[in-house]
Amino acid sequence: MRDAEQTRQKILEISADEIHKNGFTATSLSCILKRCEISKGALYHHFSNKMDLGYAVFEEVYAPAFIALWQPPVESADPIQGLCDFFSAMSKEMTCDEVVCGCPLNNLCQEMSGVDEGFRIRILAMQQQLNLLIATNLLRVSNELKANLDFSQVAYFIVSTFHGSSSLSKSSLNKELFDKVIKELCRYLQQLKQ
Amino acid sequence: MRDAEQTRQKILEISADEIHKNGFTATSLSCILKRCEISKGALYHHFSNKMDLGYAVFEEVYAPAFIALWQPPVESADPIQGLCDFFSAMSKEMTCDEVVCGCPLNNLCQEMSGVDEGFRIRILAMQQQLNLLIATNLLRVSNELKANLDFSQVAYFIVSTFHGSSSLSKSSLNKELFDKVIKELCRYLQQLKQ
DNA sequence: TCATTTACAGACCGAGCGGTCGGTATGTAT
DNA sequence: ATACATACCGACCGCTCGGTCTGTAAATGA
Repeated sequence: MRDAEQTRQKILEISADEIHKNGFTATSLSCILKRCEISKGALYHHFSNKMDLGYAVFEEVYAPAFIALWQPPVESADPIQGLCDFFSAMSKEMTCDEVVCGCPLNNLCQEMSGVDEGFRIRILAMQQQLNLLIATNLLRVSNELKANLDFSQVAYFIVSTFHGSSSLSKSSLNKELFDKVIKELCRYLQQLKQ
Repeated sequence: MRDAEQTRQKILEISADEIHKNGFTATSLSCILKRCEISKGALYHHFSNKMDLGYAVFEEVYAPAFIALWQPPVESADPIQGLCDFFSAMSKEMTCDEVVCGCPLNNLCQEMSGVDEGFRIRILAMQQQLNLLIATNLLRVSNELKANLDFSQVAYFIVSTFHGSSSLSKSSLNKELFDKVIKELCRYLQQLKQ
């Protein structure tokens, strides 16, 4: 018998890539099957339907990667500087394709939140987790920041801007606009310090 | 013979609504036909195919509405205050459904930019037009603003944040997060003044 | 008045989708 | 050796989609 777990992981990995590039609905099973070099029977042995596969991709690929991405900069000694460096590094190191493709979680949010409750609640949970992560770490260094800041509000603002900027790049097909927004976001962040 | 132009306008109007709510791909012609109470023949008499209909909706409904929405606040005597009032009014007056549904143009940007060049260039043109509109009007009152501001950069930042905030609302299904981001956006705008 | 064009109506088509199902090959426990 | 469970195969199904094609009735110009 072939390694079942390895097959499952391969399906998950390739599906994550396809869904990231094309969205959930536009990703066809036949396309996944081709890239995985497996049959439809194999896929339906591991997942009960397309939704089930989508949820698995979300929970086992997107969600962990999302946290692993944001946690280090936010939990660094100086979260403001950490976030600035984080965003600047993206501007510098990400390819144009990566910028245009955007955050898988945000893409799914736009596409699936209004269509499927299962996706919606999963996405919401991650957004709240990120907001809490940022807000608590701003609170941690609140003595270095301006007075009367609503940290949750600031956190939502930062993430909104970041995700909004990738939308901008999708139509222009280059990083330039993304870079501009990131620059201004860093200026905003630094200005939070008193 | 029935009024052909009226039929065309009805198709355009209902299609715009459906595409706004469901996206372009997920909107089926059969659904449009039902709501319009017309036949497939009627639709294909006025539009050569679905894409053609989509472009017409964009150019004749979305694009004019987009400009009509942003122009007044940006061209007001004080564009900073104009934008603040504009955003605040949205927070106050828009229904939850409207917030969650988001900007038709931004939705199409996310969905179609990577899939269809025709949509991409049309969306890009509108984004650039809006950016120019905001940037030139900030330049107009630059003597009241902080020094060394890159107005195009600031304009892209504002729009990014605004569009990003609606994405946030889609998963939470309420206006609260949208309101928070708008509040912080207004705080940012005011802070641009010297 | 009559031919022609315009403005529809709706039956029909092929492609592609997610999903099912009977079968097969490969492991393991008895 | 037998029995059974697991892992996988791929033909097939129902359905919906965008799109086409033929037919028809109302408007219009000569």
